[in-house]
Amino acid sequence: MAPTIKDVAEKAKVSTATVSLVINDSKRISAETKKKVLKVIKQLNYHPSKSARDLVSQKTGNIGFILTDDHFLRTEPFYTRIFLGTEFEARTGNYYILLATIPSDYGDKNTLPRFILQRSVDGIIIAGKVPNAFITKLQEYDLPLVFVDYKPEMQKSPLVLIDNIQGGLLAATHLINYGHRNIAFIGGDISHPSIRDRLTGYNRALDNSGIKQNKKFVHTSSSYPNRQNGYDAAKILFSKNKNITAVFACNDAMAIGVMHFLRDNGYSIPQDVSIIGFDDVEADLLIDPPLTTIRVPKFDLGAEALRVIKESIKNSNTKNKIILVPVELIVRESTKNIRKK
Amino acid sequence: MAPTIKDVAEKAKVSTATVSLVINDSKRISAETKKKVLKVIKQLNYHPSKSARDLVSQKTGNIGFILTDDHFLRTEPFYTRIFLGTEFEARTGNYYILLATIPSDYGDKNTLPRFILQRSVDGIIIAGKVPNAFITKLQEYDLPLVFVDYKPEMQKSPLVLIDNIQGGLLAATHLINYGHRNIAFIGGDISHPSIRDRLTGYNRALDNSGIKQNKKFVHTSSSYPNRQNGYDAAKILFSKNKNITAVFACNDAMAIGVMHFLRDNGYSIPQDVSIIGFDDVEADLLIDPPLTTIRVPKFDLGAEALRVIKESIKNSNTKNKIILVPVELIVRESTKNIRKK
DNA sequence: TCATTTTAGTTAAACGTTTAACCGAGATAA
DNA sequence: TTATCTCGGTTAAACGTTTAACTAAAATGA
Repeated sequence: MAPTIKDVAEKAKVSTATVSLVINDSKRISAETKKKVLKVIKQLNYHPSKSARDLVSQKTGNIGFILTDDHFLRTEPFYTRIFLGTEFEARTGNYYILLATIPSDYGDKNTLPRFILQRSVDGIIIAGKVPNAFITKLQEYDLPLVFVDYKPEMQKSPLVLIDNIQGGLLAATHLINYGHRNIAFIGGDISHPSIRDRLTGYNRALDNSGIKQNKKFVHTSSSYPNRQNGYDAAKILFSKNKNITAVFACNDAMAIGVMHFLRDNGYSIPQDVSIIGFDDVEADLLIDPPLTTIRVPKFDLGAEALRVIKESIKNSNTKNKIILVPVELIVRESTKNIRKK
Repeated sequence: MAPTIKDVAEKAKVSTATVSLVINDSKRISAETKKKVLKVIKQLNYHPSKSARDLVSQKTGNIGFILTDDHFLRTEPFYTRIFLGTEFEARTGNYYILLATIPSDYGDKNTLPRFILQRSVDGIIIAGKVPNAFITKLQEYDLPLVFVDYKPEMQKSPLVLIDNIQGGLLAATHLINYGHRNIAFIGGDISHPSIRDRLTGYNRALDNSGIKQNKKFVHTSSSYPNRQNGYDAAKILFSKNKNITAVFACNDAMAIGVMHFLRDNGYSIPQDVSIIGFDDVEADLLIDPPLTTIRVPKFDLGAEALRVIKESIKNSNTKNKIILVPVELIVRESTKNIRKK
């Protein structure tokens, strides 16, 4: 069996309290005793048991990470990247991450993740959209919470969000800087906050440059922003408008769909039409031409969330902190400068 | 504060021992008392504290997952997929997964992951190659171990491995079935067991079909099996052999490199040369033509590892279990049937 | 009928820490 | 000189469970 604090105490001829005080670096211990105890600790290769510590300290050293099961299983590894970012950050800290998924149709009859009921986490990171019923039930246990990439309606908790407005601004400004004026926006469900924000950024960029907003250039729909719907959206948009020279798609999947449509219809990219996406997924580099996009640092989102929850655990007065994680313009080959030299 | 077993006991007018026995479904309790206690438990929404349980039971309900930091940070998410597979499987079980990375140059001066020293895991999954120094140090704590995608030299532990021989056989057989006879093998470091096994499978397929093995068709080198080295290998191979009609690359990265070389040199795929890879990475679907390959179920590897370690914890006599996880042939468009109809 | 076994529960120790309360000895202050 | 404070430690309770050992009552057996 592994040595306990008692073994150390006996061998060092002090009380277990003294050993504990040494471990926890109390000033109540003389340099001499401290040295002696430390020596025995090293000799025995003693390490305090986490279970015992957890019990008496009423802390756990664990952080829960919760997302819906379909977010976890999505082929595009958006939320799992966030999770890995949290894990990454946790490696060097003093917390372990416990993962749980909840059904995306979580209702009143559903139970909470085990680690909440059993009190084995000190705080919780919630990634992506989760059902309100879940949040409501969660509130009874007043655990520190932080939401990543989702802004719940009611709950007052720290938020770690992508700076979508800035991203939209960056994307549209890039196109404008390249001399484009007839710039289309292709988005999915406009009621989704991140898509709405990206559109806001787009509009703001046009305003900044004195370009008039043109409703006909903006296509949104309630459908899911995937490749197919990007394709379809482009079909509609280009059948009605012949003068579009650039497209800002609300994510890379749609951008790739747009690209396919244009390719299928004899446009060449970026010669005839420039395209910029949003996300920075692996596929961007593998298509031809590689897609210019706005990089969303998923890994960083997860890492940042951990930092925030750790702070929340320390000082509980960080309730309404909002962290906007900056995005980055990645210029590749799907956008072309059409200014005359 | 959350209710404790004491609260339940008082309210139900029994001892805490009785409550505990009820929770743990002992037969020593009458149906009547059991019902009464259960009712109070529900009323108070009582759930036993994991910390307390862990301490007294000398179990932790946690499994450690260890890999080297560079495996964790690799762009190609091979090992992180395995990790996510383990997490996936763990969601429905009674274990939590604690992640730790070790330096890939782990030496004697390095320390072991915190969860080992603090005894907060009941068993450990080790993914990918890890330094021997690490394994040696690990052995002092006799924790149940299982290795995934790596066969350590000494350590006797259960293994969860990819069935590489079967995969090589599958790949080469597919090409043979498509009428190819001059089939090249492009691999990286042949001393790496998985690459060696894939080559073995390839050879076995040739033997099975009575095709003579041709050394000139096999190219291996000690370099890392990435895209660039695939490109270079193809250059060498095709400059010396004009009659190759199909290539089996030891992984998809190399296969894509091969494809690029052939493209750059006027070959068209699969008309002139068929190509098959190994892994099934996301990129396969995005290149043109989509790559035929052998799918390695990374997720399943991780899930299987968890099952094995759980069993190892129960019965410690599973030391030399070896699980070969089957792979799957995924036919896409980079291979062509050249048999005459 | 009385000894024995079974049943259904209780008591109390144990798991390995932390920490409030205590204590004796030496230093300081009045 | 004596009261008070500081220093460096110890004692013992507490955290919330599980479980071995115990017990009283009921059932069984001869």
